[in-house]
Amino acid sequence: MATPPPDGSVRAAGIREVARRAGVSIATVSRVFNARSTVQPGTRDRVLEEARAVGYSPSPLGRNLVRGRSDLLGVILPNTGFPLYGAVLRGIEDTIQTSGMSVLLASSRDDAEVEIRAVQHLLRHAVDGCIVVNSRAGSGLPSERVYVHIAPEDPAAPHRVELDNVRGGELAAAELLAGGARCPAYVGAPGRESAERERGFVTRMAAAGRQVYHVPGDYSEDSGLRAGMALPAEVDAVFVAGDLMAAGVLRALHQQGRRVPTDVTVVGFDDSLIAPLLYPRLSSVRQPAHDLGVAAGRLALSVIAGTAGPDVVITPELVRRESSIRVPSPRPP
Amino acid sequence: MATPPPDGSVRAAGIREVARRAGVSIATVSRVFNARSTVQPGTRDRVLEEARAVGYSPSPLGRNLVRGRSDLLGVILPNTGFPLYGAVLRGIEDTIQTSGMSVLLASSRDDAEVEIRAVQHLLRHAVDGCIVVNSRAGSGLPSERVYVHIAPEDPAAPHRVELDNVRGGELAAAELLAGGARCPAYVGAPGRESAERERGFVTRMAAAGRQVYHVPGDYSEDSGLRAGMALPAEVDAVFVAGDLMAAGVLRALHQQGRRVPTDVTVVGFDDSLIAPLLYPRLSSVRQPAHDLGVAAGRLALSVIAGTAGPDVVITPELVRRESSIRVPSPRPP
DNA sequence: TTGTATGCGTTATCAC
DNA sequence: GTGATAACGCATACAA
Repeated sequence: MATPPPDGSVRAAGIREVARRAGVSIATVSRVFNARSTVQPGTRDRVLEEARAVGYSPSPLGRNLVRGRSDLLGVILPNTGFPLYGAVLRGIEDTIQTSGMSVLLASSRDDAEVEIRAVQHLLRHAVDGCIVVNSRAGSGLPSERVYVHIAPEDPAAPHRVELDNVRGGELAAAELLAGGARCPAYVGAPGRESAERERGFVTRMAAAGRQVYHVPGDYSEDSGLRAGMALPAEVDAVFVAGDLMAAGVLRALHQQGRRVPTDVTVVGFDDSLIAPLLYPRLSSVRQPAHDLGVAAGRLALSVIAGTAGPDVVITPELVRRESSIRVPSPRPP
Repeated sequence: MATPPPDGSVRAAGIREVARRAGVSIATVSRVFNARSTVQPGTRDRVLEEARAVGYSPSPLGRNLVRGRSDLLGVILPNTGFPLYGAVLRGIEDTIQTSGMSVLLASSRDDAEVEIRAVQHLLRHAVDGCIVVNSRAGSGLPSERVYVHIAPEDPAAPHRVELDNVRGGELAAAELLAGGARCPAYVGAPGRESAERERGFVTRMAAAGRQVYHVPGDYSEDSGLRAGMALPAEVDAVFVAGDLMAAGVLRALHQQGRRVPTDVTVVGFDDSLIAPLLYPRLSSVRQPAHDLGVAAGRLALSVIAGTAGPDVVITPELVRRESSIRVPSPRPP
């Protein structure tokens, strides 16, 4: 048959090769693969047949160049290694890969400057859109493309997916009150999320006539340990803004000989995978990271398609474990 | 609304615009940005000046098309959400982003078929190379591009980065023996890694005249719980192939009223972030996931550059905590 | 319905 | 050292 070009065997077959074999123009081949306009069924089948024969499918590279967009979705995480973000990432990936898209990854390191640079980098790669987790730059991002924000600091950022943190705080308050809390404390952290959790917690506690001690932290276990040590002696119930920090609080209480949940009840936040492993098992307000990722992926897909769906607010639930169940026991004098 | 056509005002300046303003040809502009051949300092400065003025830098899209490769590195993880893999991912990212590359993500779900499809997908995007974690397909991957394997099942896979699992088993054995182990058990899992850990463990134990009970598991906490329950009464030391599974073992021992480390000493594997949170704090053979990622990133970079470095074997260390130190427990369960 | 021709933004190969 | 110009693989306006 036709003499193949010297390097023909190695090089992946292109649109030209398929067109030649099917006896049509490359435009027709392109049309077949871009189900936009109509192609005569016979021609179409012939093209598909030959394409399959040579293992052809349109190269993303050429396609990207001419369309000015890729089938890539940029995802910007504060820290790629943090388990919670890993779960979000997986939710995103699970969702978008069914529509043939892929994730291009970047990190922001909780720094607005770095975040913006990362976004610019992704934009240069013509990502169809970006999902930004815990954005610091918020609406200050280059505006040429689609964004979906998961729990951004900026309350004005568009296309949001987030947890109802206020509600989370209320749930924690209700749980601790049910456990007989008389003197509650909140171990918080910087940022909007913690502030909202605290608001819900304090409001609900105030409604029950309780005032809340505020103890600062930074989500780290160590800061939880310090916070736990600094807890006033009269505190008998603690709501902690994050599970890892709660691990520190539990340890501090332990070291002080204060029994959980007998003397002090504790509720964490996130319901991360460490919660059921702690001693005692930690009750926690569940932050469904995977669901957040799924919702963000869906929203991104719809915004990219032009059918902008509404923002998503996920309602948290409380996962009750040992740390908040005040077992009846002889009270020490 | 449908995707808006790129409006002229926002459109990024291209190589032509820069060439025009600098009064040179586009070839010269290209040369300036590809520090390959030489350009007269004066011309060079003028080009750089104008490029900065219009905010130009070469578009990855055009560049990818003509070079047949991107500045993307494919990373294939069994499961994006698993913390250990998250740490690996971060190590990779930290390393390659300093050379301007980005991570294109994919999942294999521990399935050779899925893994191969993922690789093909990445290949079509012209990734410069792939890092595959815990590959099931091994050397059966399409061979047209660079691969770096982190802990592949296939012992024949090229460009490997992995932990010395045998050594890890030896370390665990030594630790348990130092704690007075007389009757040790190993809680394992399917796969090459666990088998190697067991080999090191058994060998070292045999040298000390100890025989090892084998109990099967699958890395899950639940399987650890079951394994812990199935442990023969005479066992006084347990080495568990993974920390999460070790959490299950600890809980089972707890429930049986067997005190750790007083009655039974325990050593886990991975030294994941849950190890220091368990009760008692778990001694564990450290698997430096971040370091593995860094090493893989470096190796990938070098292989892509053509200077294939040697394979990397990382030597594990034992992190000693409470669970392996046989002393009277301060606080009974 | 189909083919022709142009352009996407860049690099690389030639000449000069 | 520098400038034309031909690819790269594809989508699409326009013509037929």
